[in-house]
Amino acid sequence: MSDLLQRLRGRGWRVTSQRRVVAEVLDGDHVHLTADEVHARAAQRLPEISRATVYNTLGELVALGEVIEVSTDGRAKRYDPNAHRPHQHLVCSGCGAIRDVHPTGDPLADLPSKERFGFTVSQAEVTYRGLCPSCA
Amino acid sequence: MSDLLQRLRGRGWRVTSQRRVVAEVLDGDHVHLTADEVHARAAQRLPEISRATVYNTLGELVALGEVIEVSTDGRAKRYDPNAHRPHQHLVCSGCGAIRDVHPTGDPLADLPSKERFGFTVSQAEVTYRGLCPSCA
DNA sequence: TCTTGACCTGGACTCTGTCCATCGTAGGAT
DNA sequence: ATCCTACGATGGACAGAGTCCAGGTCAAGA
Repeated sequence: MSDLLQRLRGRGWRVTSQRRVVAEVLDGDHVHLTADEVHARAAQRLPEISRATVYNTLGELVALGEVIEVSTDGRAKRYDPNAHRPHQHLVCSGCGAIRDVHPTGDPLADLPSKERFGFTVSQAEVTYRGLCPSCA
Repeated sequence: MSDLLQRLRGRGWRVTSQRRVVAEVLDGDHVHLTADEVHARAAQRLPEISRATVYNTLGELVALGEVIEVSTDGRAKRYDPNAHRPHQHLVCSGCGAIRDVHPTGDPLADLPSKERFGFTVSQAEVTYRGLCPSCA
């Protein structure tokens, strides 16, 4: 994601210190942080950054397709910086840990047209659930 | 779901008017209501029913496996009374409409053990997204 | 009918996210 | 290098979804 800021600048994004810090936080560990976690980590480097800015910036990154929004539990949305490699998610029902996984096959192909009810289906998200080694 | 109350009584559930009304609301149209929608419909029959009771009852029905919790948009959770027939969901990105669908194949089989990271994987939820005929 | 513990109520509270008026500043123009 | 200005940041109020709790109520067995 090191060239992310370049790409965004090319799209007319004004690069501010706040946006840079948010991008750096996402670029750090490849984990799935909530907006408030992103805010907390960003605030370590830029103490005055506001929650609203973090929410705005994350929303823009999602709209630009640089980050994926994941909501696996109906609680806070999580933000996945791994947007350029298609993948699905494996979630621990015990502790909530999330891993990126790469199933074989294409779930879209498994939905017959009779089951599409006239919808233009464009995407299939799969959430695998189970227990991680520590919780089992 | 007509025998739902019988099954629940058999499991030691105390059948109250509130629980009966919530079960009847879910049994009505086979749509995917939010908790507040369930509360609104329940309140038409039993005006004093409280939100807390609706939340509690829905949570109990989910824990007992009689109802499935669906969160397709990171907003309010929705409750799906069609718990006894395995299915997935097709969501309209425009208006949020939800349909039950029955894909072929088993997504669990598409997750190789190398991609399981030691998890005991028990379930795969698929959310298909696209545009419904009216929104397209 | 009585008793009792499970259940219900309403309101306060938390968490997540959005909105808005105002202030600040990135970056092009000079 | 400096100035301008529109875009972005701020923070506090607000809203929606859900949880918690103390106290009152009632289903169902004795």
